[in-house]
Amino acid sequence: MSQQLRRTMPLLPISIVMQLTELTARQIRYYEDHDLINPARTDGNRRMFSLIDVDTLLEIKDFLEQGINMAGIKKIFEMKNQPLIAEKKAQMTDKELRSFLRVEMQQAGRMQKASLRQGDLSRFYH
DNA sequence: ATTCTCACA
DNA sequence: TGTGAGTA
Repeated sequence: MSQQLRRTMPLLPISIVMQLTELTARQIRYYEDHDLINPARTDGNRRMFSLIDVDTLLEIKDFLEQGINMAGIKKIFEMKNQPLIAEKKAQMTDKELRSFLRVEMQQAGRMQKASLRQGDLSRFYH
């Protein structure tokens, strides 16, 4: 069985995830409503979380503790699934890629301090 | 015993 | 986000 499959396999009930993340059930469900996580549903409509879900929740918790609001977190996850970046990287030469990655990290660092707090990432994804 | 949805003295 | 109600 592949590792990817293991990580996406729905195994944990919300009670366990609560202890693992120290988030309330209310919060966990709230983040699901906002499409930050996608727990599988089982038998009687109960949520089953994968290791990736737990990972994501821990990231969310981290951002939250750093003062980033839901709007900002949403945008962070949105750009995370932006195929544009992947395509762009594929076309770039190694040299260009290194340069791009360096700038990307610098901006990410700055944004986390200011822009993100206001939920403003507009200048990052144009 | 647990989790779910819905709603707000 | 908390929390209680009424279920499944």
